[in-house]
Amino acid sequence: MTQFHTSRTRSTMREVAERAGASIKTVSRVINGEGNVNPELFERVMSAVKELDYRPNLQAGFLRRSDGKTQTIGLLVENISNPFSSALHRAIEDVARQRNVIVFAGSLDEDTHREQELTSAFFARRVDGLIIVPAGDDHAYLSKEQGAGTPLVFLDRPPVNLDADSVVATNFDGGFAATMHLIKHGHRRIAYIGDYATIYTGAQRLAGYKKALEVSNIAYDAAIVFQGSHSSADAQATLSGIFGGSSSPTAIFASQNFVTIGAIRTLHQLGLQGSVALVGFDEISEADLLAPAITLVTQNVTAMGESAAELLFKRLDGDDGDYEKKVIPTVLTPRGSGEISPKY
Amino acid sequence: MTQFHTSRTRSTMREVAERAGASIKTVSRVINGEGNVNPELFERVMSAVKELDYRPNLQAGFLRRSDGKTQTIGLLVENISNPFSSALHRAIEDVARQRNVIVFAGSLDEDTHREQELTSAFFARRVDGLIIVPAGDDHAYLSKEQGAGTPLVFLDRPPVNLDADSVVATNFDGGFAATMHLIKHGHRRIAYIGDYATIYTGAQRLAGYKKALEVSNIAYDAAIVFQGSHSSADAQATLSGIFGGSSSPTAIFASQNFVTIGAIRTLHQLGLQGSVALVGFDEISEADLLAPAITLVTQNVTAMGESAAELLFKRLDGDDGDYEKKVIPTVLTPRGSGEISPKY
DNA sequence: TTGAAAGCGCTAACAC
DNA sequence: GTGTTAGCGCTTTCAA
Repeated sequence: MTQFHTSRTRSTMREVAERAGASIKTVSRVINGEGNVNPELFERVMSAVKELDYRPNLQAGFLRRSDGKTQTIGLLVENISNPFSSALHRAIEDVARQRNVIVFAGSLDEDTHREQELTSAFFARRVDGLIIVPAGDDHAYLSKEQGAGTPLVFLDRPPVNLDADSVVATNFDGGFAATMHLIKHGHRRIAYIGDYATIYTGAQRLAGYKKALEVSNIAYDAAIVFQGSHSSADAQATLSGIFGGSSSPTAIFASQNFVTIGAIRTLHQLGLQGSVALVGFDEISEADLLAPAITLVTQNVTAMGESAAELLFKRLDGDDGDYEKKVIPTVLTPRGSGEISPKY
Repeated sequence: MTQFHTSRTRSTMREVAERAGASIKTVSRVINGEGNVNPELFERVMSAVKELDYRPNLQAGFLRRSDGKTQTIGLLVENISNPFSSALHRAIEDVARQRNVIVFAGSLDEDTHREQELTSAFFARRVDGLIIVPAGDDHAYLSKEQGAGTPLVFLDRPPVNLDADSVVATNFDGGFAATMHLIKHGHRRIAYIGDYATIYTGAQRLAGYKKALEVSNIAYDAAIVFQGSHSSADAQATLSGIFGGSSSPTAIFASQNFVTIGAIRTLHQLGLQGSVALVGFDEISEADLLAPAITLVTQNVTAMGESAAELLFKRLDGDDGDYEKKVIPTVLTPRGSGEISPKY
């Protein structure tokens, strides 16, 4: 015996009204706490609600309600199971919760087509606003929805061909700091490994890397710059062959969490973790437990998520000032792997 | 200048109909791909849709549609940013995506009250079904909603005072296997550390631990059984004082991911990682990189999420067979930390 | 303080 | 093929 044999229909406001001997409008007043209802009537309505297990249909109300709010927002991230994405999600949920707003979330997997599909699915359900870590590199298609009154906040990566609010980290500065840190420890041959070249954050971090070489009078060598690794396995495959030669790198700057893990695995496998320096980007939960512990540049992910949500709700509250671009600083934490000096 | 200055109203099906010189019903036919529309009229409607940037309002359609489906499901987990929860989320999203269903997600933080709040918020938005990793220990309050036709799937933990579909792992077996593994390596003084005692999975794992002691003729000693650690910091605080005495444990069974990390930290801090054995529960992403590498009992989280989603959609497709309880096996992977023999 | 009527944007039922 | 009408469950407007 399952629930489906006992399937009943859900009760409506009209049924509550009939049972309570009141008008539907009076029930609406009670449900929405509008006041100005005779205490006795109020009680009759409440009893009917209990007896019928009445649950208001928010969707129906939204159709007629003047503010047109569904108390729902959408969140699009790279991959909901990536720790970076899920930390953003949690921070946003916590802000939304305070306003009785619930969150739709979806993964884009760096797929432009998927981005358009999912934004469309969210708009069809009339989300009040959207926070997006975009996969695509052209957001002009969102301008009509934006014009129709749905606020958009771009998170981690800025919009392209569209004006909108955004929250980003200091990716360039972080890449610069990571590379300078290695240079200060004596390295002049530093490999770079990163995600797909098309991703904004990676490009910024790489630019920071280049700038650090430049100000230190070290020639940029494309032979030790590797882009296109999206998983730790990718990174491992890429890095495992680059050591051993006379001009192998003495240090690595790994520009993203999974890539950093791949770099760690490679060094451990080759027994080089004590001789090749490594600075990673993004949080890694057990960075302090490894030997050596991993020196990382990290973002304040919670602050990023919170800022994005607050920006969105400010718009929903009616703020129509200029678009804002919030920049959240990154921090380098030395732990060991980044302080290894080159062995010649 | 922001989007809010240009705020326009959204166009409706009626407006599209007027512009195309067709009836609203014809537009509906075109939008929903019902066919039986004159090609020329079809084209006129499509043009009008483009020109007005018309986007159908799914919520409005749902109100009248006979199947009453919102193409939306809800997911409640312990904490959306916990890797276990977010892996479940991703597996569920992937199944839902194939059916054009999108997912609301929320964190319960082991809070019974929050569970009721969030289920209520989801039902108010008329989710088609709900997958829940419950925080509470009484789910009778869900029976009316279940009776009204919203399928419920309990994930990771079974329902209490309610009949419903569920998907759980072999927690008892996993706890038994972990403990037997340590016993086989010569340990007779094995500490247990786990999450809140009220959590079903932890209780099952602890029962497996007890059973392993029992079949091995080892007396249960409550002095080395610790429940109530919800974070790695909690676990560290609990464990840091238990070593050094003449009867200190020679091994630890850590019954959850954060707790395992706390145990690792403690052993490293005390320099005991090479002499005290450790078996953990749940996946830890860099378990293989630590020294020693960590022996873990893991669940197939993706299979758990997929099974739950498939069970839910089977119900939504009309299956009204008996409630199912799917059980997903756990696996112990020896990596080093669990194979340390006791030093006397 | 209460209620009747209209209508949100759409689909269902039934014409033609 | 195409259109008309009613109505999903609720809020709004306006009258009493």
